[in-house]
Amino acid sequence: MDYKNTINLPSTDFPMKASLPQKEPELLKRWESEKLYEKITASGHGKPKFILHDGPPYANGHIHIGTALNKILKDIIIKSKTMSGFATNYIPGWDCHGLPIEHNVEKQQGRARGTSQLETRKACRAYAEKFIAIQREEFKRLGVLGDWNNPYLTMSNGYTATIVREFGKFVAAGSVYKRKKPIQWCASCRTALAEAEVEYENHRSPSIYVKFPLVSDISTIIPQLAGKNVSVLIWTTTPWTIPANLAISLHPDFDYVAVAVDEDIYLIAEGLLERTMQECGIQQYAVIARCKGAQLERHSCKHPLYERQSLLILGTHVTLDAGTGCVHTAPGHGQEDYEIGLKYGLDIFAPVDDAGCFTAEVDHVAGQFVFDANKPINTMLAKSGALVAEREIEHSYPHCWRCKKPVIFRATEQWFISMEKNNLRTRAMECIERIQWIPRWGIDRISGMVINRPDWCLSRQRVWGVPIVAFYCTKCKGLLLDQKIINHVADLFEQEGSDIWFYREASQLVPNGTVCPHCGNTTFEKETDILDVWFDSGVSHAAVLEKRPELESPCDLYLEGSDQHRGWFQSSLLTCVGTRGRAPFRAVLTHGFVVDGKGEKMAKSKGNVISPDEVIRQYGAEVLRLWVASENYQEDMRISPDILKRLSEAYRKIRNTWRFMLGNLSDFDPAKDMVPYSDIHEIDRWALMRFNQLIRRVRAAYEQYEFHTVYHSIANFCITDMSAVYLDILKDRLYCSAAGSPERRAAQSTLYIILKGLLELLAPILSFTADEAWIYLPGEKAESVHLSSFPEVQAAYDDPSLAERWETLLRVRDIVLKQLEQARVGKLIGNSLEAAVRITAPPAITTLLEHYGNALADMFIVSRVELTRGHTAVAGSSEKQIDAVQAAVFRVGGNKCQRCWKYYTPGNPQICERCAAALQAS
RNA sequence: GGGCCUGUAGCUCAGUAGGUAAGAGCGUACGCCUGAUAAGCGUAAGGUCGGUAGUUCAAAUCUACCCAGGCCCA
Repeated sequence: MDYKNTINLPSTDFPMKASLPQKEPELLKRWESEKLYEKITASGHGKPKFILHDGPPYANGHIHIGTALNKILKDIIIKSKTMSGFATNYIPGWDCHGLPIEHNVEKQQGRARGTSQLETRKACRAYAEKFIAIQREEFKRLGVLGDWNNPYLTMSNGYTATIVREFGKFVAAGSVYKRKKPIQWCASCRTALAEAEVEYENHRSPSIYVKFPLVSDISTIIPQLAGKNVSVLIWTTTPWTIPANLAISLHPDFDYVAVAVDEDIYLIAEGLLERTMQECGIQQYAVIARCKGAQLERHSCKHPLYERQSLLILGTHVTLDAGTGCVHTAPGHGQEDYEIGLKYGLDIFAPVDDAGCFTAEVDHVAGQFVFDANKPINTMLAKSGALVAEREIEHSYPHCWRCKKPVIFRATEQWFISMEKNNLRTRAMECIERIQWIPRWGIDRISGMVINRPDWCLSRQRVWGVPIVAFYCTKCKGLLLDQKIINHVADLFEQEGSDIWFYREASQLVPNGTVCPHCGNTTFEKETDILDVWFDSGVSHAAVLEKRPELESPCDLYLEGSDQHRGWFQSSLLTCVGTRGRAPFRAVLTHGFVVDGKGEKMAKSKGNVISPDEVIRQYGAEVLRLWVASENYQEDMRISPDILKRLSEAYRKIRNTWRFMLGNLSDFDPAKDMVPYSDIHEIDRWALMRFNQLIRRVRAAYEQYEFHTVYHSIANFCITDMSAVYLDILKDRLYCSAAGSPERRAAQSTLYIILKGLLELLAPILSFTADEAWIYLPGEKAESVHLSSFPEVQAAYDDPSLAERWETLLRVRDIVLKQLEQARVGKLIGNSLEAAVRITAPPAITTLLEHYGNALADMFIVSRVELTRGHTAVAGSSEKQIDAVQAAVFRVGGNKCQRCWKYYTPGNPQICERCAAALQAS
């Protein structure tokens, strides 16, 4: 007789092979048609809210692994909060304006100069829409649930109106001002360039050394120099900026030397002395004095070309890499020059027009193109005796991406929000203190940035963005900047969109009857600058959190990469503090960046880029989700083909464990067959106890957003507690007991509780598989695992004395297992059921083991266990007691039961008594 | 160059307030099973805790410096 047909083997349609790349889209379709997201939000009625506000990704290109990581993390958090009993929702958004899109559109449009601003904006909008549609599908494919049909877009009419109104609030508060600031400028295209539009190429430039005679008497500092011709020697590669020179920067800590050359004395940094003398072709020189840079602060030189002075100032940007250590400073023509210029209250002087020509302000070279003016300026310097040396060098210099010509740095009027006005900086710092930053060092990072940041430069000389709503009087050129007018325009944007700014005349934009407050004139011109896109996304708290009834401000959490301490977190904080006096979030969580297997940045040139699409096609989105959960996102996250392969194997292990559990529940109906806790076996209680610990641990980990702890805990539980111990031992009871017997039902009851709980605990991470397995789970249940909730910790399952007993039992089991392996190596046995084991243990342990009787054999999966009480009691710790346990393995005698394969003392012909009884029962 | 952060077995993670010979899972090797079977089980081998120098009776855990890497600035 073939007894295989008489045992209860596992049976399930839940496939072993996941086929995720094919299966996931089917599940997604089902979720969508069954309106899973809507049901989840509906189920939140009456529960406390948890609001995570989505930071808008930029609507450009396909998603990359970093965007996928970000969205999956958000999804895991929202799902875990839902299952922890919160009302949740997820409103995704997109950042739509800005240079990269405009830039790409311009590239597509080619060099057609005739393109109007409106046409460009239209093309930009279409471009953004295209990528929003693409990214939306890509995000959905990851298993991210959300209100994908109603996302927020920073280019929508309502949103742009909010942007303008928020700008108006800053205006009303007096925080907005205009000031010159140097930017990259292409004189041939007559346009401002962003950093991304600048290409660095080699360029030949003049290299000149110029002396600026000291007019201050510094003999009080360096007596040796009394009555001498002392000059500060500078070096520059842009002679055309000399007319705009207002200062010379020195490093406060550097040593400067006074060098006598013929009749002159030059001041230069000691560390650059030899090099400078060599460059200037000076052989004869002598150091006659020295001092610290700091000592020279606020002394003055005479400008070599004009009747004005040049101030000696101090800055740590001065280096000993090149030059003289005395840095020619023109605040209107250099970033660092500008910053230090502000510090010393210097004029941001840039006497150069849009075409790159000197204005009439400058004598001698007025009207000349700056690069053409280099030569005449050098000649003039030579004439006045200020030119110490002149040569040419080749160096890397910024060029325009479009016309390939060298660009200039030039101060132009820009719009700012003051960090000091209304104490914005101070108040922001106070708010930062009250926010929860995860990880904790986030507070140091953002504090450092807010303390040091300059005023916020709001303006961009671009078209694809929200206009800065300001007007200029056509008569007196005075500025018209007024909250009422701004709000009027915002209303127009709300109704007709911000394009209106570009096709309507100013007269059609200002309210009727608007007059210039300076001269009473009634005609105006529009401002042409647009707002920095960080202002767009920064006001999402106003445009989204405050506008949507399902949201609220402040919300619970913002979650982005750690680069957003400078970006969105800060722009959101500043716009909210500036207008509402508080932060828009209660907590901010950051994740690290995705790097390759070696911890290095991913780059096309390195060939180490892994795209989400690749992973999905090869393994499925589920494995990507598992990857997100498996690593600690607070640090940089490594990804490589090898890591993914490992993970997909871990996935299979978890899946198989679930499948085995499902297979053994095929004939189990919890409504009818559930065995109460009081009647299940001790090992079942052990399993529940371990599971209870898991629930506790996992729920705490979710609460602290530590998903790698969730993953490791559950994986370990499935692999060790379940697969290697409980399930392996349980097979005999499940397979060989009569199908409806109390002992089998007890095992199934335990399996059911644990499996259901495992699916729930892992649903936020393995969203696809947990829901797939959920379908096969027997009994009454929610429609989807995502509509269920996390299992509760059951105080009844905790049993400290049972825990202690099983600690010992499992230690003894390890000892037995080792001996069984020895027996296998010695060819004494193959299958462990061919073994009988004699255990010799100290009395205390023997007493414990005796208590379990025949169950011990099942626990070790052998056919027989004999106990021998050790002669001497072992004193001391339980550790020592266990070390004293010995196990001896023998080949078991008797017959092999044809049904359960255990060996038994002959009696029945083919099967053991237990099996005979089981057969009778069924 | 500056600010913030990271560096424990091949991989992903644990290592409590410094204190007995540094742990887990995976992977690897070897073996068992063939009633979870493109599965399951077992045993074993892997680490001078990035490096150096300190503080201490004692450091993976504290300090300094260095190296490698990341983000943001310059």
